[in-house]
Amino acid sequence: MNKNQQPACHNCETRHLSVFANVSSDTLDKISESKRCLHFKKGQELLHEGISANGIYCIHTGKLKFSRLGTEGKEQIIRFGKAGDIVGYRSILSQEPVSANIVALTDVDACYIPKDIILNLITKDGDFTKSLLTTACHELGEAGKIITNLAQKTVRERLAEVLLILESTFGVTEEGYIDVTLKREELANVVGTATETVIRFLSEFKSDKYVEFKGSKIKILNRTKLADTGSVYDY
Amino acid sequence: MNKNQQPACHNCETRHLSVFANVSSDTLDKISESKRCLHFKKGQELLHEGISANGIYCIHTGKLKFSRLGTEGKEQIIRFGKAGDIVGYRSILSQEPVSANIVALTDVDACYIPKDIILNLITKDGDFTKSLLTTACHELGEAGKIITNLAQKTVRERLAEVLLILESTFGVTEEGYIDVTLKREELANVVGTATETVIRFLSEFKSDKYVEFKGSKIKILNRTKLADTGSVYDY
DNA sequence: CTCAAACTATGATTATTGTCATGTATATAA
DNA sequence: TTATATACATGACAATAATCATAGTTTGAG
Repeated sequence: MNKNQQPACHNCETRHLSVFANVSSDTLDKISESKRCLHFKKGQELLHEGISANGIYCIHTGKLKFSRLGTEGKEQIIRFGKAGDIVGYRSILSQEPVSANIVALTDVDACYIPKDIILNLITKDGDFTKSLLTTACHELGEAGKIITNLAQKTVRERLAEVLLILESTFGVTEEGYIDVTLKREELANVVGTATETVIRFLSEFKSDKYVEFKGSKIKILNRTKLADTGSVYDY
Repeated sequence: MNKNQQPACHNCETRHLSVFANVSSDTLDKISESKRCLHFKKGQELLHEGISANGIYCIHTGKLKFSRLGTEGKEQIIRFGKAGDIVGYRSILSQEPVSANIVALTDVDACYIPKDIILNLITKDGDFTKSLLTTACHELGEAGKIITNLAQKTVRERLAEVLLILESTFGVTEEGYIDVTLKREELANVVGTATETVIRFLSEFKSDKYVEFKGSKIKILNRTKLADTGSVYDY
């Protein structure tokens, strides 16, 4: 434990999955000293669209959604977050307001690291900065994929693909269900369609034995067929 | 002129619009020495989806489109580029293949800067790296906007918005026409729709006196109405 | 445990957009 | 200039998904 009575970053297992994997021991000390460990309950908001961020969150455990408000206030889910991800860095680095609402999908443990520590790190630690750049550039590539899919695929295709993406992002439970629980409405807000439409296609996929449900948990039974349905070629 | 008989970066006007605006004189020398000035004719490809980039292009003059191939090989235009932009950095920094086809929409003058110079700059020049990060993070924010619009707006709305975006990105000619020439098909590939649908809505906008055409040049006559049509509130 | 609220499901209808067909205009090369 | 390809335009029709209506089901607060 460091002086502010919080677990030290040195011992953080999750760190090795994050952009902080290779920062020097000295730097780690500095972060450890100034960070604050926080807990968010399911449904709580870490950051809100339009505000200006004063630090970043390093996610220790839990799952997040990133969403924007579109026309008529409708939620659009842009992407997801999980352990090892950092949140809020985009706003700090582009010197723009936060561009998404970031909400806990489960209980979340996260460390808050003040802006100036991060900006300082960037000017001093080339490896860290490169790691950040890698992250941002990777996400940019993913965004391009999403744009292409939204523009060109049908709702049915997109839904099939989203199920596969969710499974590969969050993995499965012991029983084989996708390890994240989204409401039909949220699924619709990822795919960019109406809730009823999601329900209809899910029912269809169920009849076809591509998936099965247990409450709001979804299990994929036939990845190949689903990939086919979603015109997913790089699966 | 430096030893390889090319204009020196020091004197480059465009540089001040770019991520190289504030690099040190020393660094500028290094770049000047290793860069190569290239010319691309309209329609030529600077980078191709899937290859691995060995350097970046710094655009001196001209206009570009960034596109990806979607389902059934259909082009999806992701974004545009112009003087001052750098191209290919995403691939180098995420250590992934190039994720878009980058094609000249006009004749383009660009400087090619080898990968190792850039990577070296990143480890040494904090300001440069920060500038790169700012660029990437800004683009990420823009991508989020595009995703939300594609998912939630109708084709009609998206077309109206794209016209406004094109005008603000590329400006207008002396006669007031949007200073970039895209085929109807390309407009469709930005909006994510069929060519015929673009033609139909453009005709409608013309009847409504929101726009007028001259060949394939488009002039916006009523920005307010068009913004309204596109549900664009932050115009 | 019970009830209300929230979520899931399904049918009927309508709106939007895609596809196919066909014709015209414009640009380009021989 | 003429031929030929390419781009633009419009109508008819089909497919897809949104909206509205209604009902069943699950969940969680008290």
